[in-house]
Amino acid sequence: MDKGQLPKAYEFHDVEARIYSFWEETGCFRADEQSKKPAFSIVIPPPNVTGQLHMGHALNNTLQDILCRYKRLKGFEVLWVPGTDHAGIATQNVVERQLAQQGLSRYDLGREKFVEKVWEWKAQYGGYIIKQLKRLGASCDWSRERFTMDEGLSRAVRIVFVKLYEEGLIYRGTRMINWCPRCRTALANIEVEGEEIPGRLYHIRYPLADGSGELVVATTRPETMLGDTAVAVHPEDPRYRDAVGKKVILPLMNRPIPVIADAYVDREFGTGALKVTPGHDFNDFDLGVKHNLELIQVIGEDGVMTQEAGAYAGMDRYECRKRVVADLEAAGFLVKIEDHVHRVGHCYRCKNVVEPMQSLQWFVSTRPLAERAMEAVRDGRTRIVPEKWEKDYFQWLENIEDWCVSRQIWWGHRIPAWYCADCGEVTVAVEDPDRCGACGSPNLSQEEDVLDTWFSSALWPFSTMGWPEKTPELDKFYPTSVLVTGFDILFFWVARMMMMGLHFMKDVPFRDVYVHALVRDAQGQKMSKSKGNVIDPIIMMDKYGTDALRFTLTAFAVQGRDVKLSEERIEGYRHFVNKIWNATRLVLMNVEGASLLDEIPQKPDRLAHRWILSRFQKVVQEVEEALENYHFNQYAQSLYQFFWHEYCDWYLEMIKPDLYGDDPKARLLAQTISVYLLRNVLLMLHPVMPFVTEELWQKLPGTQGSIMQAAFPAVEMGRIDAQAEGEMGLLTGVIGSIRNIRGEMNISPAARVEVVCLCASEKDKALLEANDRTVVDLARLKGLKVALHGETAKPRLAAGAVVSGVEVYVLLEDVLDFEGEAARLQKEIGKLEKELAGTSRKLSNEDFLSRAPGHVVEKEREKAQRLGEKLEKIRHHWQRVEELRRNAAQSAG
RNA sequence: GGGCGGAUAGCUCAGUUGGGAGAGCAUCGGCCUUACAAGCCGGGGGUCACAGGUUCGAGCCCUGUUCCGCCCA
Repeated sequence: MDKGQLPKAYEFHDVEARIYSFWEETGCFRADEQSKKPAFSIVIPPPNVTGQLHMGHALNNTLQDILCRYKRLKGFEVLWVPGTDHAGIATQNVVERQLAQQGLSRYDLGREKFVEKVWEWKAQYGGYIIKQLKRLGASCDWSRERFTMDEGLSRAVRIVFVKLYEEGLIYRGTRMINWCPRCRTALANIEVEGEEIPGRLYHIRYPLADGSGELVVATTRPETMLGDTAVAVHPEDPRYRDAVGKKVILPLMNRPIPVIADAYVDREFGTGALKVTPGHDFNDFDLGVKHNLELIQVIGEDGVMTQEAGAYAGMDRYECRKRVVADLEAAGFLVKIEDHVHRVGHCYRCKNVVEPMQSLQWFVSTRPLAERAMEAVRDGRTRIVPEKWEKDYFQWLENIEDWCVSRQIWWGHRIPAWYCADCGEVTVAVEDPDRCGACGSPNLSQEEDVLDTWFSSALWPFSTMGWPEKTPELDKFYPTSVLVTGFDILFFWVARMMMMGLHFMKDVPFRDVYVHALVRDAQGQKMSKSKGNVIDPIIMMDKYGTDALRFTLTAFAVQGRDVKLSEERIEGYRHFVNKIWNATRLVLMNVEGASLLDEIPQKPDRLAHRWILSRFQKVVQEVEEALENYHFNQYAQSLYQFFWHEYCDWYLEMIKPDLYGDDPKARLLAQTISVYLLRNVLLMLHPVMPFVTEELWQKLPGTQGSIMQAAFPAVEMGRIDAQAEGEMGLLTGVIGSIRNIRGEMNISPAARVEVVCLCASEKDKALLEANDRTVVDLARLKGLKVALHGETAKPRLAAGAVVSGVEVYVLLEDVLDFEGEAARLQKEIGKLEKELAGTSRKLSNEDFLSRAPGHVVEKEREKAQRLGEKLEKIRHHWQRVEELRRNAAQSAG
């Protein structure tokens, strides 16, 4: 690639595509499991194979990519394992919807044909999100891309299932589970989202069988009354003491059911009498077991009322609710209906209301596994960052319930269990058996259900590295260094990987878990298609470039707070990309053909060099510290501040005379150092802005190959130069004060003015004299005169300021606006007086003097003195201006 | 009902052992100064939600209140 030439603007479209192929072709992303370098590894949270890249993915993968690219530059052997998840229910839904358009259901095709169709669909569209990840710049080792239904991973799933079964940690049993009537499958408890919705509380009369009265129950789900098998009251509730042990007649069904007493009943809720439906409610189910109640299933798996619902059989559950209420009212059983907000469980995939029901399913006994998962975090083998998430992690694991892992769908890992038609025994095996393990009969049929997708995801950190084989990858890269993920899957995924990793690898799956926030819109609302507030990362990359999008997400990735994103912010950070481009352009224009110095002198004679080199060291430290601690926003902001406001605004402006000038030594030094810094800033920016930094890197002199193969800058403590930073403070202060006067006095930038600086010390005087060219250029002066106090008379017709003891006078001669200057000084005096008053108050406080630490008091004294001196000088100048103002007013009048 | 987090400039947010309230964007004023108008220079703008407490000193620590968000039942 050509060195030293840069188009006027950054054309990111061409550059991004070209550079990504370059990286792939040169094998920059490939991890070497034989490498002697220290290992750094990450497994990607596998996106759904059906998925489209959204902002959550963009944030998640940008952060991972930053860590991977940073660690490569720091000399680590980096493995980032990519891949996708088969997303059982979601993917099946997509293909079923497609079939529905042709008027077909999956049952029309049959299992085998349907699964084939899904594979076809996957082959056609499944790689889409991978392409999008590449577009984002993700530096994954694509040669190791995995899919949860790969042969190897499927085998791992089988082995894990069989092993857990043999260990008694997987069992099949009849339990209450959550059922999604839309997806027609059981769900794990955490796959149900409770959502508050406005509903109604129906008060229904249940007459006592002996005619001695009635009980009124309150329910939000009147249709379930058809399956009631008891009414429960609190044993100490005086209202119902007499009814306990009696029977009531269930309205509409005319079935006698018992009145039972149980302390579970909340006396405050409703009427204090609870209808009990063990078939369709978790709590009622427990009551039913405890009181030996009959369980009647009135709602079927399709959400339609069963034969048990009598006259209501065949009705949809919501239709049935309406009919039941109408019938109750007609028969005089309905007391009243109240508005009532309550929580209702929804399927996390399809958002339909789930139905609790009893069902025969496969479960994982999670308690023993959970114990070790907690242990590992407690003793620090795995660290969760930010720490506050540990609490949620522990709380969930402490209250964990058995995990329902069977799903009544077709797309997924079919459970490796076979039922014998002859003896009824179950054979669970890794290899498909041809005979029953119990009786030897060949009449076997495999379990129809598949496993929860999260079952295979839980194995991801080791299954992707070749487990159960003992692979060099596992040796080198397990446990992984860090898992980067959103808090929404802390339980679904992270906790389960911990359990499986510890059980099967005998070690944690990752050292750190970095939990990042959700991406929301500018108003803090969750992005969703229905709200129409989705910002599509692909569109943003098209409009502003990938680097701008990545930098924006990073700059807003503050620990513990959601990322509120708007297009304006991305647009804003595009300006930063542009700034980098143009600064590089400036430097390149001025170094063409130069043979730069091999080394940078320890103490360059120009202040600007010493200062920027000192600042640079501190920024390297800041950046490292930020990245090592996952303070991504700080990482982005340190570099933004340094590059734009120090390197560009001050340093480059200060060395322009050297770059343009004809002093060959000064020129070479400025060329060398500006290039050196640029190279290193690009290196530090590379993890977050991979494309533009690679493009510019290759244009810079002194670079070879890809920026990805270079080394991160090392901190050189010896270059930290407090004196240079202090001197620079005075210099920028003086320039700033002149600019301030120009701005406030409305002096045209074109007008060159004369400035006199009166210094309190020889040191300050020497400093300003040595850097007079800088002051003249950056403050746009005609000339600068530097003198000691008392050496020259104070200028009369001038606007003035005081900076660190230096009196700065901008000579305005006949154009001085006395009114304006007097007002400006008044404002300044007011500020100083206020500040001084605060300091004086402290210093006159005996308690402060006696109790505050010495250095704090000393600092306050210095401040008071500094302010006092400054105030005196400004006041003095103001008096002189006032005098002029009055004289002018007189002569005018 | 239980738990957690948040409230700082118009907006979005930093603020790491308690000791001079900051940034970006927006806004206002002035500039096409030969890297960049996607830019440069300058200005204005905050009772740090409220009420107490601890302390010489509180945005920061403690207690309570209000509002917002999330998780769990």
